[in-house]
Amino acid sequence: MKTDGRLARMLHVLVHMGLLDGRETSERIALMLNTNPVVVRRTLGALRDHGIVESEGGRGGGWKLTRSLDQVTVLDVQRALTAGTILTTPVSRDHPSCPVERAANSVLEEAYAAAEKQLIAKYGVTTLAQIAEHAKARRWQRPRRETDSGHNDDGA
Amino acid sequence: MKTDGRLARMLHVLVHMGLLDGRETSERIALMLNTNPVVVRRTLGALRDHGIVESEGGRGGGWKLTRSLDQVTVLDVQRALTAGTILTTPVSRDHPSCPVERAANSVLEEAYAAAEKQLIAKYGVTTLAQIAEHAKARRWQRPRRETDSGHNDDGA
DNA sequence: TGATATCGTAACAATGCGTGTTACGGATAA
DNA sequence: TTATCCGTAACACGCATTGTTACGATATCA
Ligand code: FES
Ligand code: FES
Repeated sequence: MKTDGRLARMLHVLVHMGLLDGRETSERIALMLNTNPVVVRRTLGALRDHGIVESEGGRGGGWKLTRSLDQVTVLDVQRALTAGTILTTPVSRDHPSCPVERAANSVLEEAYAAAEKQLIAKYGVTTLAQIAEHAKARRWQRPRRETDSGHNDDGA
Repeated sequence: MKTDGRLARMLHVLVHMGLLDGRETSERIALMLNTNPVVVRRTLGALRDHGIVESEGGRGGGWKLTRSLDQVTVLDVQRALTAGTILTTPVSRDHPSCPVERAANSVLEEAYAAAEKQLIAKYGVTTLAQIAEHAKARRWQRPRRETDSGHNDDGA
């Protein structure tokens, strides 16, 4: 499967909006994400349904954060994007009545449950504000030498 | 993407072979996995390349374990199936020069590194023999009431 | 009112990767 | 020589995300 990049993209967009503290249109966001406005609406739509952002139609409309960056965790975004588990346990269902298959599956399920617990723990204590700080710190540590220099760097 | 069921399938097959302690043909294994002999050869071929099983062609040939079940860990099988990381971190590569994207990605990378560490730890200490024991224990705890009763249950 | 800017959504193609299938060649034992 | 088996190439399929086009609804501005 193509890798699911929605979480990373949304973190990027949300921190971007939080730092610039302004309304952004789907079109501008699409340019910064090298994608299509429809994809942006689709994905940000899920966040809107969970109260993380709000959208306004019509001229001058766009997307805006409903809370400050320190009020949103990575876990909040993850939960808004997909219900249920984050990782999909790679079990087999070839022979459901076989005790061996079940034993193998249960080993995998336990391992993945532990792994997902780790993910949730990290996601839960990481706020978007921390990501923003991290980004700013890096900015000073490693100034870009290319034409771009951070936000809206390529103007696109 | 379709879930990757190779690890679970291989664990099932290997434990099956270990318990019955015999040579199995791709055809028989394919039947027990509800799949195709070619898929079996493909996947078991990876394990052969890593010394977990061996194959013999010609009449009377088939697949056989090269070590006993307590000499193979789940991690061994995983490593034989795929090189590199087990989990794929869902990073974005839309704007590689943007510090915010990098910061978001690095959060995800750390979280996934921790999660994968959990997986590897569990995989590394779990042998196929343990899965076999688990299966046998379950067998006694919950005897099947249907026509099948364990290995080769539906004869298919 | 009319023109313009935005979101909302449906519909469908593209993509990636494990899986399923068919086909054929090589090897080994009866 | 025949019956099995593995090895491999080649190609179609399933499925979830992504990308694209099209059209409708809504809000602002001149
Ligand atoms: S934060 Fe604006 S483009 Fe990365
Ligand atoms: S162990 Fe033989 S079919 Fe499950």
